[in-house]
Amino acid sequence: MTKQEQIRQRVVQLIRQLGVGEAIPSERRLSTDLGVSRLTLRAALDELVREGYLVRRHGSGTFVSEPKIAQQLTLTSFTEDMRRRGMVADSRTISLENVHAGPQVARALNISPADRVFQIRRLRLADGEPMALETLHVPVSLVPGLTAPQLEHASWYELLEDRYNVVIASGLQTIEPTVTNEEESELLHVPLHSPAFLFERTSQTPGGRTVEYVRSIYRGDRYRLVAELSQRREPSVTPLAIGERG
Amino acid sequence: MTKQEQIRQRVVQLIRQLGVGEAIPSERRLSTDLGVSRLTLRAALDELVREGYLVRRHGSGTFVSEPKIAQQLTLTSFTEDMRRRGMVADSRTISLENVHAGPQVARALNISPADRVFQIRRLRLADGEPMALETLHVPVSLVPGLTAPQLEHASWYELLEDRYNVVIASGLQTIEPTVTNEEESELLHVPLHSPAFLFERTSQTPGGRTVEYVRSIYRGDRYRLVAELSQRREPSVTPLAIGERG
DNA sequence: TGACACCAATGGTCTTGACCATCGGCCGAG
DNA sequence: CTCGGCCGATGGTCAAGACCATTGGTGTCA
Repeated sequence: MTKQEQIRQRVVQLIRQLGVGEAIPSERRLSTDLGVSRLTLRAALDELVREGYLVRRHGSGTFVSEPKIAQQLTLTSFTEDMRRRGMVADSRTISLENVHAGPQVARALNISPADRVFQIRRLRLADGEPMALETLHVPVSLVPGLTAPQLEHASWYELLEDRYNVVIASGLQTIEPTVTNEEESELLHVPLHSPAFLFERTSQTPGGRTVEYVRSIYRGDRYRLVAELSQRREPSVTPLAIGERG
Repeated sequence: MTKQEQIRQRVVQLIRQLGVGEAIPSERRLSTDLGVSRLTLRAALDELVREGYLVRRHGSGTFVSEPKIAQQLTLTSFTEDMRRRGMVADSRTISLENVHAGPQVARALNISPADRVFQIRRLRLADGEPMALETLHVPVSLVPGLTAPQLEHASWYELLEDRYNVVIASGLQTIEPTVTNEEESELLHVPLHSPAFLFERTSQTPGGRTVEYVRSIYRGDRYRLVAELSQRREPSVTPLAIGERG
């Protein structure tokens, strides 16, 4: 058994003795206490962080996280997702309108149907090729003065955080199969009624306020999800990400 | 951008110039060529290995792997999945045949096309309603004497483990959108060309032998995937679960 | 009393250097 | 010619140390 595995077990035992949210000793402290280098200690912690047992907070400490009962999946933003593949992510804003929320969007955003929202339609491109069509709804009150050019080359989430001081804390995304309609087919350059993924996502602030409601159509011929089953005996957690057709 | 991220991109570019199965330069060579320490180089490679771009072979080298690109997600069996929702899972075996593997199945199972496999088609029911159509391929040599009645009321994986002493250690599943054909539509009680999920899964023993190749069509109108995003700034990790239409 | 600046502690990253474990080819013995 | 052992190259692991970036408290100054 490698030292890293031994350390992992020691730390897991430590975690079990602590409650959710409690901090484990600092890395420097732990590494000396357990008699290993900080590097080895960090390698063990890295694994536990990836599996969701621990959460790191820069400048603060490392904390025991919520037990993530079943499964896990990593979602990255479209921009980051593409960048990691060495592809150039880009987006073209098709429209930006200030409209009434209406019943469906109001329910998703948990606001009044009469409230105003920006409805933004964007085409997401990878290496210049259309990959997804995204319709974003966000309350006007949260991002007053939002304009199309701001969206062009900055990440939407960076824009939210830097300019409007809005931080996303959690979200829920559903994925279902669908087929493209006329408009979607044309924008995505696929035949009518092509299989596609429909992603719907809402995101919340730490205070629980819903910031956005996003509806995305992803080309089924270029995008697929890959699930890796790892049969770990323990609380069976697993990493995850979104992939593209090979 | 951190050095590790820069290195990662450099290596990704390198990978693109190589074919599947080709070796990348050794770690020591790469680290000096790229002007970083071996540890930093390894950290970048580690990530690419985790994501499936590269395969390491101790004493031999590091090789470009099949482009299974990216990500992972944890899955439960249909039976367990339904049980978690408080629904009654059942299955109807439509056919069980002893056939030659053929090229596609042989490749998935990593056996010879002439080898014999059981091809089992099952309709998966939840509370009596058809939810998915599953086509299962498993080498006859692994489960000699398998009969249809055995499949009716026991979990397939329990049967494997208890009766045939075959344990599943890992697996890979891809998910893509599709539409139903005539046969699928009829069996699933949905209109022709209805949106559906196509799941393809292979499962391996701890020894690396592929046990099964499963191709499943899930009704898109009754099944959806739910991904719960829990915050996390950069590495943007996310818990996930599999759900059904609310 | 309040706001601001500072600073210690923490996690994040990276380097240099070392030794172990495994693989596969080379070369010598038979 | 064949077999077997040796050895170089590779990946696997670990140490000790250094510096950066962020956080959060503390102390000072207005």
